Amino acid sequence: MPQQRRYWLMKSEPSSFSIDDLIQASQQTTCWDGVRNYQARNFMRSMAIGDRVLFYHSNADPPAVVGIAEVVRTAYVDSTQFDKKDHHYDPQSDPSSPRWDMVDIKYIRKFSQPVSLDQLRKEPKLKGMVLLRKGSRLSVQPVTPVEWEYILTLV
DNA sequence: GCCAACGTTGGC
DNA sequence: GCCAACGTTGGC
Repeated sequence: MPQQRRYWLMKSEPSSFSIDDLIQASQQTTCWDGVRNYQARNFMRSMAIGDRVLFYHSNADPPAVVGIAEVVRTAYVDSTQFDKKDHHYDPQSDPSSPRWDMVDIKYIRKFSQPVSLDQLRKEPKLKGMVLLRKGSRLSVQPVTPVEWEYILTLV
């Protein structure tokens, strides 16, 4: 039986990497480096090729889901953890067993209208979303199929 | 720029 | 193993 496609949400600050940057990237694909949170990393490790991703702009005006991408490469070592000059350098990561992974995602779609955080909060059906939980800061998080379908009806 | 919420670190 | 201190996230 084929693996069921799964759904995720990934946050990015548009001032550092926006959905437009993804559109302009070579092959419209980017590696998702810089994740330094174990829970987020573990979610990335469980991603499969073909999984779908809501692209979310955090620290934006307004914060919003702005489009869709798909996973095109499963988890592999994030080399920035060993780069002393990189902002995400992690001196505690042992090269013989690297701590941090990344995945590659590819652009699929940009919404004509972003679906704002405010709008998401107003939807009773989305009450359980990880994104909407108080204090939730996870930059990589799962989205249920029901949430996914419903969000697409809001676009 | 503020600050609440959270994760991590390190002294004990 | 506890927990205070610290750094970060991210909405406002």
